[in-house]
Amino acid sequence: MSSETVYDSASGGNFPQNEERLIRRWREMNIYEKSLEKRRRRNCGEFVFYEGPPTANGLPHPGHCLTRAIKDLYPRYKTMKGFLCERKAGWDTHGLPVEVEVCKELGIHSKEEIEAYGVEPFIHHCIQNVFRYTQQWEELTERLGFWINLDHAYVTFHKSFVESVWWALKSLFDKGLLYQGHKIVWWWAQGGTALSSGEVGQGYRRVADPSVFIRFPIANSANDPRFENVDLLVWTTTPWTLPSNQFAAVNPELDYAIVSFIDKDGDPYGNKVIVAAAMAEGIAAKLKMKADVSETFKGSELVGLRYIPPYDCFYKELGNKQGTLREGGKEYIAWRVCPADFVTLDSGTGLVHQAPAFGEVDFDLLTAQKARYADGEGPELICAVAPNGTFTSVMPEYEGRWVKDCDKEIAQELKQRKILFHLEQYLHDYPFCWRASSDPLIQYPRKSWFIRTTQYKDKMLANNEKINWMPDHIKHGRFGNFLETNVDWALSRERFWGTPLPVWVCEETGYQEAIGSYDELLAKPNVAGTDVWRNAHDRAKAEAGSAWSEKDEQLWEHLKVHKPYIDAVTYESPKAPGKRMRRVTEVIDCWFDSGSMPFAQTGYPHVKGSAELFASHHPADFISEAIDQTRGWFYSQLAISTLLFSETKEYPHPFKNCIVLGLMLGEDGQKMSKSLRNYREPREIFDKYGADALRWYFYANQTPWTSIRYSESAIKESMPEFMIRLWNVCSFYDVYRKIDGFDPEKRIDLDALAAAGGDLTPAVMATAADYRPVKERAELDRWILGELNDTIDFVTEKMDAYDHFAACGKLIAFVDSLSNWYVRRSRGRFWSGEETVSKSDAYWTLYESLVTLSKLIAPFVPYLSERIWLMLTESFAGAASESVHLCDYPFANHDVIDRGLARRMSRVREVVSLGRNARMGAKLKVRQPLAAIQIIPADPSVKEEIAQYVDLVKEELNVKDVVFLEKADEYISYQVSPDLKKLGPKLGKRLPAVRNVLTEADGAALLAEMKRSGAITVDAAGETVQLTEEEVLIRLQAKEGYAAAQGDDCVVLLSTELTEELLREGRARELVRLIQDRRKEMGCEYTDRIVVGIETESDAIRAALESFGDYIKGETLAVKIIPEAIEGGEPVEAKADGEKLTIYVKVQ
RNA sequence: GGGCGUAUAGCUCAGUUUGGUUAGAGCGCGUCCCUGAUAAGGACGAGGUCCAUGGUUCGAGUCCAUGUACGCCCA
Repeated sequence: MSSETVYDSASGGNFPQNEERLIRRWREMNIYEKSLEKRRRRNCGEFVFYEGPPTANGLPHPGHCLTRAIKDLYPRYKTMKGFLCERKAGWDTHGLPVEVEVCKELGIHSKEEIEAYGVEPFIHHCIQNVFRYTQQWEELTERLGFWINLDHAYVTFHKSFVESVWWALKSLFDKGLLYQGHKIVWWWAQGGTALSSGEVGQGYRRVADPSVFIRFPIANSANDPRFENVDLLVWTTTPWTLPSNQFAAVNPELDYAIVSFIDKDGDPYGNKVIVAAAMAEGIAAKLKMKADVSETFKGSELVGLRYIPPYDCFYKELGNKQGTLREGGKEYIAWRVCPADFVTLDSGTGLVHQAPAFGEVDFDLLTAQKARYADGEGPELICAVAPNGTFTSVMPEYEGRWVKDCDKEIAQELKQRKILFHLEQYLHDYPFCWRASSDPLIQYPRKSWFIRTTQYKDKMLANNEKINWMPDHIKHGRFGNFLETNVDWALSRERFWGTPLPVWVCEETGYQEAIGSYDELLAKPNVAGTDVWRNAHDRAKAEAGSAWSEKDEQLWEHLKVHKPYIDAVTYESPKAPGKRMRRVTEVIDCWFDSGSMPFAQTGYPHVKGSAELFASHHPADFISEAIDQTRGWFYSQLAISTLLFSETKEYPHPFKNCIVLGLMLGEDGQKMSKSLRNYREPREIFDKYGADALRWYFYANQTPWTSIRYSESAIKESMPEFMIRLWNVCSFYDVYRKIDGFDPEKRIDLDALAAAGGDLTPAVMATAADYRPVKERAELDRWILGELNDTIDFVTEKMDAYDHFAACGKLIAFVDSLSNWYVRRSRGRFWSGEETVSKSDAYWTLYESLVTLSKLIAPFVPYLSERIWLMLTESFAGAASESVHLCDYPFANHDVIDRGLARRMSRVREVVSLGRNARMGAKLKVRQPLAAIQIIPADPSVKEEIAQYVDLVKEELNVKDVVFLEKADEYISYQVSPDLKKLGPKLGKRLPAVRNVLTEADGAALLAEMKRSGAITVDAAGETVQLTEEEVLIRLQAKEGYAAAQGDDCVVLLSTELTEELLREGRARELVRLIQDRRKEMGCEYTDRIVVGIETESDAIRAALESFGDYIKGETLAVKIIPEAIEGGEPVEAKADGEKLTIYVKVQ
């Protein structure tokens, strides 16, 4: 492919097409790999990046483009800054979402159905499913320009990855950090499976449940006469949980009362009860009774009271059991009042029935209580319900019946036993199974494996403290808070497609062992069951016949460590001769997979060489994901790393810098969703505007943590001010250097270029004979090169601080300066026919600006920058680097930065802007020349600075003269005001008074005083205050009635009188424009010479032609202009300055 | 219910050096200008009680408190 077709300036700015070409070029020339190789050769330091593996079970959408764009930016930048940044892709392949997708395909739902279908074929479907989407992701990744090594991606289901995870789990197990316990889950009893929170969220419906108020008679009132014949009053909407009651909870901070409810006959309604004081009236209202409060006290006084639960199925055996407390003494294990913060006054009675088997907070309370006792002496979980949702034999009268069906009868029974205080219907939202909508879910305890993260809470917090979070509120906000409230990680999942939990249990003794790798497993005594995998493998191979490939072989290798094959592998128990060790059935939470990625991506520690890789690639310098990963990948990484490596590694690990991205919303501001169709496919954007446009929009339009509302028009709109404007400058350069034969390749010493590694630095350019030192060039050249170097500094500083948004703002400003000031002001020099020093200076200045800029923007817009680079270096016959991405990031040359010049130029631009403003006010278009402008400076230095640029101002504003007015009281007034920042600390409370005096005083008089005595004396609130020149600000105000405009530094005043001469010139300019329009319409080449005929009745036009004929000819490349029709020229009617004429233009 | 975040022009968003005088940009709108680099570009204008209330301060978009609305995460 020739470089001609690569940048193809002739085809205009078709960005997408260009990008497709460059993708092919990069691929064919292996540019990404070369960019790494170059740094390896130089022994560069490493910049470590971790790719958070996307879940490959869905198609990528624009939100993924955002993360991938950010992830690409910094590695590219750091690579150009001279770091080696390997980027290993990864895929998160395990988990419920994959199973759900496969179930959809197979038309099955429950765990039973999967088992009936067969775990083995099911797993094979899962693997297929994962591969199918990976391809779409790879296409998107490449198209976006995300450079990452996809060929050697880590994959969470691969054997080496799984074995790393096993190693981690075994380490935790051996440290006693992996344990088995109970977890309360939302349980679909009919289907026999737990549901994920996402699934539960889908199934909420508003239903009416019985709401019962129950009496718990106090059992140990003898200790306190106040509680004699008093009942606790508790409330629940799940009567079926009452047999499994273990505690009653109160809030120790709230006020409680002993209340006697009095019916309408004046009789007490049973025993007095204890309720939260604030609830008494409400309860009385329900009963249509009166509440008679006899005593109130804090909830803390209730703590420890024992009561008789409504059912004695457990109480009869355990009611009098006591356990030894850790802090000494004994306490009854259950059926007593416990303190709990979660008790509120929102509903109920302020006393909460606790059935730890059926509620997460209840369970936490049990756990907390248990912790108070010596090991084995505390309360154990009690549960009267079987996993299928029916009562067990401990409740003979209800045994075998679905618990929810028993609610009514339980209420009846309690009523007969006079324990039921009140019954009503309660409307609330309750979850049902999303695939069997008539089945209510229940909370239910399941055996589960946990990681004891709570033991490392302080270390996780210390680790977190060292991480650079962006935005920084994440550290102590969302993430820090989450760590503060850390609970043990519920690791296990009763599912099929995931990393199998590597714990083997003795079938006889229950003795457990964790296994760290497949080989370790095989080395166990008397291993059996590996034939299950072997046979399946052989069968598959035989079926495939000649279609069997190396890839199939690898895949089967990975399958060894998965269900169902791994489940079949058993070995002899070391604790019971002849008995087997069998794996537990669970797989693990796939967040543990992705969180293990820092070491598992290289197969640490089993794979050869992984130890070295891990040592040099841990921690990461940089990661980035969206904020939804706070409790996901950010946490799982931090937790795993802290638990495994705290003893050996310094904080922070496993990452140092993390940009937390905002969520991307759909076009309607809602969460992006396939079903709502509220976003466009990334593909469409790539085809229409290109990947650079999308990337630039992400980088430059908002801080990265702002949630972005996806908007096609916003992407489109972000293009002109940067990409298109820059491209226009490039085509300007390209057009004219072709006309003028500006050929850097013939001027630069190509050997020097080659010696610089093809990197076209200013030093290399300086080898050209006509490349003059910047100091010798014109102001404008020095100015733009100063801006360029200032931009390099600024962008580098910001990028080093991970602030690409600020960097982009500076780049936009530079491109604006380059296009709208440098090129515009320099056009004359490029157009000039002669070869002058000024002209070659202009070319070199523009060339250097564009070359440097292409490198500067390369990490942001890799395609556009490459295209510009290739355009600028196409003729270098291989001496220049074949890609801008192989160049080093530019370094600023501080000698070129001239702050004074920058300030002067910005003042001049301000004056010009004011001049245009004044013209607008006077309705005098710029094409009409004016005699003069007057500039009234606020400060003598302003005059000095602008005076150097009068020619520029004249040309820009189309005026014949620039005059500075010193004394201009006629046109303007002065306003003197205090410099608040300086005077605030000095004057304090007197400031407003001083300010008022200054505002009301005559500004001109104050100025005169200042000039005379060097200070102003002000009487404020009876005190005299002296103000120096530095402590006040002077503002000019143009008076009414003049064509004037005021800025910070000066006022610009227009001479509006028009002489005949000026009018004539104005008309001539009008004619130039008309002729230029014709040239453009006719499609003339830039160099075509033309002949022009102008027919008109107007004397004014004729006069203009007469006086300014040469000028017009020069501007329009006209060989001659005649006052009549031109043969072969098309007549075009036009109007100039209101005068009619007919124009003929013909190419000579 | 808890935690976190956000609230600035019609829309999308900035707001710097830890509070300072006239709060910015892009788009849109209006009035124009310029155009042989242009998927163009430029100027000017209208449009803001910086969510509300209270506090600190000589001075608050900015700091503090409370509230409201929205979003996210969790329960």
